[in-house]
Amino acid sequence: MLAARKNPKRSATRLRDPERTRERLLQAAFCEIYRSGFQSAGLDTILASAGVTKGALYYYFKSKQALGYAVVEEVIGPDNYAEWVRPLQSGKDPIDTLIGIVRGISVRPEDVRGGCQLINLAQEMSPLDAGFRKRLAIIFHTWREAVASVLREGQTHGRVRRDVKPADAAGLLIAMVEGYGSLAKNAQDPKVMKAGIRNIVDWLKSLRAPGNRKRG
Amino acid sequence: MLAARKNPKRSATRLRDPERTRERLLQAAFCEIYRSGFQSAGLDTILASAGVTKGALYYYFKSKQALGYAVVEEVIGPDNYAEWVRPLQSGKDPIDTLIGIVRGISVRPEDVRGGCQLINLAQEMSPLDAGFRKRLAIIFHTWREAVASVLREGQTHGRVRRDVKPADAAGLLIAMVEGYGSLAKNAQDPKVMKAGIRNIVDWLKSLRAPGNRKRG
DNA sequence: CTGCCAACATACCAACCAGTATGTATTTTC
DNA sequence: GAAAATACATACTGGTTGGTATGTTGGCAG
Repeated sequence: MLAARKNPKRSATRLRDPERTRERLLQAAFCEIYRSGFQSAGLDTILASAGVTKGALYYYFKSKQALGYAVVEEVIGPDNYAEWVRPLQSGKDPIDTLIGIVRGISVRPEDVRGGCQLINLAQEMSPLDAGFRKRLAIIFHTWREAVASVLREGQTHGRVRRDVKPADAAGLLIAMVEGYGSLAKNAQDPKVMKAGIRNIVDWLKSLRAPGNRKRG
Repeated sequence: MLAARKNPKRSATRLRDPERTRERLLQAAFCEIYRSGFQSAGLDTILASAGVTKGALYYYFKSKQALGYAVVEEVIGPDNYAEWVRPLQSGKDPIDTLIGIVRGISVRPEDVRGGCQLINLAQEMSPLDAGFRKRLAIIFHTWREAVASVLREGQTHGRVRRDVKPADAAGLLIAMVEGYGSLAKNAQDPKVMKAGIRNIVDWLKSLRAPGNRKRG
């Protein structure tokens, strides 16, 4: 009976719920960091937003830094994976998929104003904290590799131009996305992001192998 | 005698020198902000680095915010102007000039690690402080307009492809530069910036009008 | 029923930080 | 050369911050 006594039927009226408390902390920290950056995000504000107290925070995380690391690994990483990596595994035409993802980037004013959380943290913490830097670098690497590999595969299927260097193109795509994100964040104007998306999409189209053109 | 009594012959042994003190404060603030961001830059650290005391700081600036604004207007703005706008006024082939500027971007490890001060501040302060945002937006606008106008002029001289939209191309160029800057800052690796520069240069070359190709 | 431990809550602290009040030495003005 | 204004230096403060030490409560094992 090795599986016995697992998941001990969570009572609905449970007053303390460890998993939820931790999750709430992560989400609240994510939001506060998104708002004002990691260094300027106050613990008290995070705690108020999460609806818990310092005791809970320091029960689950040994420091503010550890909380930040967890946000990177458990929130920002998975978010980026869901938005960029998973869709690329659909097996469809890589350029079509990439265009779809880029067109799907949010242009809602509040998202444009906030920018991309990944680049926000990378910008702020990379030179200051090696732990942040490495964890964020892993996300960038995963992202880049996912794009590069799908482009490589696209080349073998004759869908992507042969003279395109997958790793370079992937890096350029990410640089464009993040660069426009920053410009739009400063401009606080969805139009800037929309124009950026159009330009990126046009560039993506230019990667198609001849004879594999689509309309639109 | 309307011009009398101007520039009252500064004595060489002057103990107090208002202009220098202010300048030192600006430079020290610039460096500290470059290091740790505006919010996390401590006044005491700035003062120690400038070699003056709080009295001097609050004599010239009414608040830390005002000091930050001055750094944007009097240091970051002119820096960007000198690096991007002035070279474009040489009257030479615009693409050549742009390639020269991009190739001239520093790839020294310490510069790569620190990133671009303009984007650093824009990322950090745009959503938080309208005063910063507007001042930085002006710099971005000047930058973009300078590139766009030189591309437009290049089109009339047959040096730039007619199907290029100057404003869009200028925005894309800036997004690429800043995007790669951020990626390299996170990677802390000059190779990333060097690869970025190559890709940007390749893209710039693709803007040349047919029949106006150069080698290299 | 009881002890025990996980899961928090509360109260507190030392460090830091922007800003100020005040003092003072140097120039400039008359 | 005295008064006034400039150009700072020093000492201090009130508020905030990350972190800790300790208290409390719910739930489960025995």
